[in-house]
Amino acid sequence: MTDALRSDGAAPTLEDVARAAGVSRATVSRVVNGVRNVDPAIQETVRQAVSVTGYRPNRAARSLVTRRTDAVALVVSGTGVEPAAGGGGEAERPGEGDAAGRGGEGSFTARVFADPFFGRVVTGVVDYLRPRGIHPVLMFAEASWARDDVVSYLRQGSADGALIVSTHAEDPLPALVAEAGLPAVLYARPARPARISYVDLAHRDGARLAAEHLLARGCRRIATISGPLDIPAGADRLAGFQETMARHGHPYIPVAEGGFTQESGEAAMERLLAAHPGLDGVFAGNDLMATGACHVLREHGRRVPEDVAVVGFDDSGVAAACRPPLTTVRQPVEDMAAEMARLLLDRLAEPERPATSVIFEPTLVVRASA
Amino acid sequence: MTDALRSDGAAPTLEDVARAAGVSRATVSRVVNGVRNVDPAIQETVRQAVSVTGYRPNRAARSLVTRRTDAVALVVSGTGVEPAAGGGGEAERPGEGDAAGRGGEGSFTARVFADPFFGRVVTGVVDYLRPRGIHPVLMFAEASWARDDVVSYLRQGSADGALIVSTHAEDPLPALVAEAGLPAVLYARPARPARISYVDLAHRDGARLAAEHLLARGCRRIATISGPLDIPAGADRLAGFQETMARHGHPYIPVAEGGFTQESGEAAMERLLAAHPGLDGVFAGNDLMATGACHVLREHGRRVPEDVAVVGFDDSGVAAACRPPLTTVRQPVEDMAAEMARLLLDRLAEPERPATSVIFEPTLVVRASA
DNA sequence: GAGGGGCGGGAGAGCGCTCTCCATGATGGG
DNA sequence: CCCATCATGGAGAGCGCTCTCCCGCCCCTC
Repeated sequence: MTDALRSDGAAPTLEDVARAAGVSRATVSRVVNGVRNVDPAIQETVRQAVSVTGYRPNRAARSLVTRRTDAVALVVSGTGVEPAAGGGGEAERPGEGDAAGRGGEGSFTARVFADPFFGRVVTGVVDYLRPRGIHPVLMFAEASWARDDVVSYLRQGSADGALIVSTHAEDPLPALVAEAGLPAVLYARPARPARISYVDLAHRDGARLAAEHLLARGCRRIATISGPLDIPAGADRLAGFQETMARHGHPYIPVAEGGFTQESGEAAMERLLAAHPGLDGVFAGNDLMATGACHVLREHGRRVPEDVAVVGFDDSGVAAACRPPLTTVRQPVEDMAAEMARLLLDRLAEPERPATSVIFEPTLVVRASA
Repeated sequence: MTDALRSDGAAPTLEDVARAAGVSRATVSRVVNGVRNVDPAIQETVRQAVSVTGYRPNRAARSLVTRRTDAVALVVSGTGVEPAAGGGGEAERPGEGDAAGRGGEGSFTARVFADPFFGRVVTGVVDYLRPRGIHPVLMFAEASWARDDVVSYLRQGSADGALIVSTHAEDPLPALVAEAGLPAVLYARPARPARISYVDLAHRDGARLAAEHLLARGCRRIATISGPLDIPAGADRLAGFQETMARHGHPYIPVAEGGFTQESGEAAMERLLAAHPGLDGVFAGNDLMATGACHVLREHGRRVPEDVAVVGFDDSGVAAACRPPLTTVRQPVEDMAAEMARLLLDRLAEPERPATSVIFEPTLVVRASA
């Protein structure tokens, strides 16, 4: 009962079902899409015919007339994973030949997934979209040609809209998409205000939580490992931390800039320790760097949290998994990603709806490291 | 020059470009697709018209006639992430209401991405597909309804084929897809042979490498933390390990079954240590469990590798990141995923091509833990 | 019992593209 | 110089679906 009954091997079409049910194409379409009233008896006949023929509506044909694809692009733009060192970015090229692709070690995509953050975004998005019958198409936009791909893809009508995870402040994609009037929602506030919805985290508040916790714990010689300062999340967390520390009488805080990776956290911790061997508290801009910091501290004979307290940021999987489990500022990534998807779907349903933003509040998750 | 020149706001069509260039639709199509000879002068005129109008071919319309979407489904099927405990699986339901989605903590997708493995698969696939203009659509098939979704999606012609990461032996998806004659390639050998290509790793060889390394290092009281035994990768690695150990005079090896997660690795290590306090070597079925084992060993006062040597499997990101860095058996996931994509594209190009399989050889990566 | 409204089904016009077929003009060989 | 051959552009038929009309019928009301 799953096989097509057509003489040729082709997939059954509406026409075939209509013939089998003895009704018109329009009626079958109405039954399949559950639109308008159709006589229950006929409905039943049609459903029978559908299952007998094994009919599946052809998505391209449907999209052609409805102008809907029920697909959204899930775009990772800019990196936020690599050290800020590079600055310019835009390194990669199209990579056409057979030599390209393969061994992703250093590729943009590899770096993206090295951070548990993106997995969480995907999880949140997929979990929201799936029950609604929308499929995510994965795209990456780390360079100019890739951004053009994304815009083309959207303008071709291959997807109804885009969910863009854009971390770098100078990322041109949000502006490109906004100008083209394409439906999109960002993760993280765009550098320049644009007519585009976004979700974001109150990074400063999160950093405040970390600072207050460290202070309340009795730490007095506190340093911080910041994320890349060209990434708003990195800069904001640092600013929020400094602000709060200053308000509590610590106007100067040693800072080492990291790149949101564990290795960069290790390197930053080394630098901090060399310059300030007596520190007793560290706030890291994310959990990966906090983990690196813990490793280095332990290697230098410091116990965490007894000698040095460490607070991370994100509450990603590694936070609970590492030893000691990390006290960290939780960023509800899955919820934020789901909200991003919700905003996009709302926008798709009502194109005239004005752009909005939703800012999530971080919370402190106290574990063993501080 | 990016804006449409149509009076209405609609996107420019072939027709518009044809009119602008003073040629027929067919000619524009030929130029756009680079098919057949077209007078260079006319070609130029057409290109001008294309850029003036900002024309983008409508993908749905094109797909409708070519029967190609230039999209492939990237499917994660069954889990392989959760403990084997459950057995049956099939837990989740459709989750329709607004309550569903959200806070992915325990969702299938969340568990999938908790393992760095899937990020590597995505990386390999994307890096191969991207330069070829193919887009991956992310899908999950952890339950019956979700598998039907996948099959429907493919039969609707929404994607040209599927790349299926299927870990569980009893996963019905490979068979479903094979029966339906849908183009697909698997990651991991299907439980029942089917007319379907796949890539896999020589798990037993990898386990042999681990065993020999441990033995060569002088370990004599060796235990192993296996992956879930209902997952071929888990069972094969265990079998390969036991085989090699037996061949070297160790017919009995303590085994604790884990679930490929760090926590399960910790629990397994606790059990092993309780039963065999004197052990001096551990082979874990993957890096996550190896990491968990290291933590537990350290908590029990054992130094790694001085007191107990630990070998992992996979060489995922965590292997290099944890302390001590893990000696592990490398599974070239990115290469394997890329190969999977290559096989699918080959099959798409030549539908009659017989199913093939490619088995990759693991290698030992020696770091500090053993 | 007649008229009007509403409900339910059918016909058919596209959606934007590709591709086959045909027409036309140029080319070349006998 | 004529005709077969080739090269190149145009016309038009769909691909499978949705959706707007339109029409017929039933029921309700006066």
